[in-house]
Amino acid sequence: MLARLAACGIQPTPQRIAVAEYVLNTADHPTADEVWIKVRHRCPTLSRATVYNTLNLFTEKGLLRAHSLKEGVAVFDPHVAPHHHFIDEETGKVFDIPWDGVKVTGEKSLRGLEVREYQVVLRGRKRK
Amino acid sequence: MLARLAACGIQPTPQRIAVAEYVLNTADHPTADEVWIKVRHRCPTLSRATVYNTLNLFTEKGLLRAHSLKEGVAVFDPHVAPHHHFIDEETGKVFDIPWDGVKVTGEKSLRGLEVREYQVVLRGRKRK
DNA sequence: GTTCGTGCAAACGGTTTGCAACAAT
DNA sequence: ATTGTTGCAAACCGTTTGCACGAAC
Repeated sequence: MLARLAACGIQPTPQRIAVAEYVLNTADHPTADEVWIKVRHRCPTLSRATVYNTLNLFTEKGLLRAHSLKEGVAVFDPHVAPHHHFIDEETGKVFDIPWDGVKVTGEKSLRGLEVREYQVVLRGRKRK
Repeated sequence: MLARLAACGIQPTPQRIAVAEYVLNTADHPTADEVWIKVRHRCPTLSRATVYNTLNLFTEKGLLRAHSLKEGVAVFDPHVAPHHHFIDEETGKVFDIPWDGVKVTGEKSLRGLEVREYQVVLRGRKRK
């Protein structure tokens, strides 16, 4: 973990390490506040501002991606390779769909548009 | 326009008519504030609160759909039938992609997920 | 005169920022 | 000493809400 931060030119402070240990290893798609709540246990001095700063730093450095999948909040995802998302409409939870889980065709034929990236956003119900 | 509002059980006030005439006939995907700025010219007494109330009302009644395609703001789209979206990364502008513009396959084979709707969100550059 | 819609301003929730204290080099 | 990071609080921005006024039935 220290090595990963160092590789991105991120100075490893205790707060950043604590945030990294949670957010780089979760499939929860947490919001910034959820990160704060989760990590505060292990690092009681952690402030909200530092969480936001850290998440933005990680995003700039390519360790995370921020997605606007819910109204009004950003969710963070350590899964930075291309993939799709499923949102459970009952719980609001976000799930990753592997790139090969669905197939998109025809995006290269869109006239006048240079598509750099795309993703499918699916909504529905997750069966228990 | 009056007929459309009436058909949805919406009492046609001057403010609502002014908002409707713009937002139900645009391909701009405006934010609430952009609606306010655009419509204020024709209806100077229009307040921000009424714009938000009206857009939410129209959305409840199915005249509009709200999308979270940009960080932190909702954009409104009178195109309520299923379609996809392209976001110009330079300008932030949102463009509709017709449903048949790209094809998605395999979404019915996702185990454990009842997909109710989906859309492709594409990002890139629009050629001039 | 009750109901509904409006405008204003205040409140709200997520996020950013200014700043003083502090740690590390 | 300089540089960079933190915590706190205040500011900020998009949005919602409380409330009193006003229009329509």
